[in-house]
Order: sequence, then C-alpha cells, then structure tokens
Amino acid sequence: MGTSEKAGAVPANGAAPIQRFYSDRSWIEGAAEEQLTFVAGMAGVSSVAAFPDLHPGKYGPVGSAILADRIYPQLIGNDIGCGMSLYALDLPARKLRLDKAAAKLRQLEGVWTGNAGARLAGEDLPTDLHNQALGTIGGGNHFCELQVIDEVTDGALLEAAALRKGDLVLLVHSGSRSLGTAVFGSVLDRFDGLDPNSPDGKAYRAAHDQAVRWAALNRELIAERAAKALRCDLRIVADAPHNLVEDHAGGILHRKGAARVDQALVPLAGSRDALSYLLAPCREQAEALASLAHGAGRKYDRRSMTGRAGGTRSDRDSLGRTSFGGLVVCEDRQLLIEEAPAAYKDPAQVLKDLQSAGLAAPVAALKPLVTYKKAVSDTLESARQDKRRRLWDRRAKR
DNA sequence: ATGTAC
Repeated sequence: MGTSEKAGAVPANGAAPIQRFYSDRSWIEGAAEEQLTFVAGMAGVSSVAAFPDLHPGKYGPVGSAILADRIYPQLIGNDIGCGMSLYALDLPARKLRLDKAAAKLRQLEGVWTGNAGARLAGEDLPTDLHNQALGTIGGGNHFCELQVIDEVTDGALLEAAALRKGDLVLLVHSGSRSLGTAVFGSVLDRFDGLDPNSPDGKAYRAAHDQAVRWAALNRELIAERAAKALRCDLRIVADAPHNLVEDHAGGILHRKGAARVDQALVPLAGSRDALSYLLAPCREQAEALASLAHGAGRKYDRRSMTGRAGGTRSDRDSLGRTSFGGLVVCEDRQLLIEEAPAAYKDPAQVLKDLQSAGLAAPVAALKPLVTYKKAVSDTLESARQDKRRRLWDRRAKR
C-alpha cells in the first residue's frame, strides 16, 4: 500500500485497521484473532470490522466484514448468498400444538414440486438454474425455525412492522446449496483475488450475483413450504444475507458472516436452545461497514462436538428437546450433535456487545418452538462413523 | 457449507 492521502488511517505495518465490536466478555478464539490479522494484511484490504460472533473459518474469520479493492472468493467460500429471513405467520399461537407443528414441518424434507421456472424467472434467473435443489434447507447450521415473539423491548418499532408479542414467526437460515459450491469451485485457484473489472472478476461476480438471488429465493420458498404445511399465510419481515460480496464505498465489501443492515429490522439468530433477537440497526458508523453480527457464532467446531455432546442415550434424547419446551426435528444423529446448543456462544452476550458498541438496539426476543433441520433418519454408515470418531477421541484423550 | 470421501 502506497503513501496515499489515506496513509493516516493505515497502521505503520501496512496492514488495514481492524475495528472490533466486541468486549472481553465475548468468547473469541485466538485462532480467529490470528485470522483477522492475516486478512487485514492481505493485498488491497483497506478496512476490517469484526463482530462478537467471530470464530475461525476455513479461509478466514467468520463474523467479519472486509473491504478491499479486489474480490477474494475464498472469503465468501461455498455458500454464496447465505442469510437469514424472518417471516410473520398469521397463525394464532394459542391454537398451536408443537408436536403437530413438528409433524407438519416434516413436509420440508425432499424436493419442492412447485413451478421452479416461473419463480426463477421472477428473480431474473435462468429458468433451469439449479432448480432441483430449490426450496431445500441443506445441512450444517441451516434450519427453519418456528418461533414466538417473547419479550418486547421496543413496542413502537415492532408495531411499525405490524408485529406484537405472542405472534408466531419463521426464521429461515439457508443459502445457495451446491450452486454456490460450483461457483466457488470455478475460482479455487484464485486465492490472490480477482480484479473486479477483469473478465474473470466480472464472470465470478455475475455467477455470484445469480447465486445470491437464488439463495434469497430459496429462503422464500422454504418459508412458503413451511407456511403451507402449517396451513397459514406468511409475510416477510426481513431478509438479511450475510455471506457475499457487494459494492461499498468504491470498493468490494466481503460479508463473511456479517449481516447487511439496509432494513429497519435485522434478525440475530440464537442457537435452537437460546433466544434469537430482532434488532434495530443504529445510525451508521463507517467502521462497521454497514454490518452486524449474523448470529451467536460457533464456540466449538463441528469435529470437537463429538466428544462434548450426545455421549449417552439420555444426552442424545435431550438434544431433541429444548429448555423452552421446544422440539427439534433432526434425525441425523451426527448433525444433531454438531449443531448442539453447546456448540454456540450466548446470543444475549452478542446482543449486549452490539448494543454497547452503539450498533444496534433490541426490538424483541424470539423464543424457539420447533427447529426443523432434517427429517430423514441418518444412515447406518453415519452412525458407524459417529462411533469411530467417539472411540478415536477417547483414545486421543489418554 | 456440500448429491462430501473412505
């Protein structure tokens, strides 16, 4: 980086400034800090913002926003366009039976049989673009959760969104499935980044932008499938993608698990056994790069969860229920363990840090009722794999 | 994260 007029904002070592929006009360791994430092030193990076959900990722710190003069596809990774959508349901909460709702949500399993071509065309996408996966949640940390508006902290803002305490909502976390994987796969040898104005940069950006629109449509279709299964209507409250590149302040902003704040309300996802929140973004701070935390953030990686949760039968059974009396639909045992609530940080602390940093204010807390992840039974092979990992971990501890 | 990889 040269001695431009921006030199005053650049630390002596030439790395970009890192703005941290978390306190020492948040659980931040050393590896995530190292990744932040690495990313801030990458060529062309001018600004980095880190949020309290920060945790190490495969190619960089998840829970950060990175402004650069070029596109680094690895910072976005596979799941281009991944994000959170919140929908209001016109279903009376008092009529809801959780076990029946859980049974109905099982209809989310399998393919969606609607008119994919028409919906894709409506989003200005090719009518045959990856349509076999449309309307499906996927695996990992993706979910579709039925929630109830619990505590209200800003009644006026909630009312402005035509919501009130006791209303049922749907929080959908999903992305572009293997469409995004294919787009990332086409640039795997480009870790030095792409000039956004070069043919390669433009080609990536075009395919990326399609995956972003596909992912948003996918969340919409998942919500529609869920509402149809629950036999009610739905209305969108917010859609906040957190994994993509976009133009920002004359550069390329990489959202690496950092929610976009261009709407009145932004969802902050908790774990399935913790509250989620509806946030009102505060006046913009340039250093925050128009971003917020996207969730609680992982505390433990997937692999290490095998030794931490689901060790006994009763432990595994308890993973299917929540302390709120909620239900979890996830018949893949390995997934149930990897995504155990213990794998996640406390979303209330994430909220506190965002609040004290002056980035957002809570509007309402959302209580999980039914978390839908996967309704098909895990295979014999994945059970065997689970057992092998367990034995291996036990041996490693000696 | 993923119609994974053994």
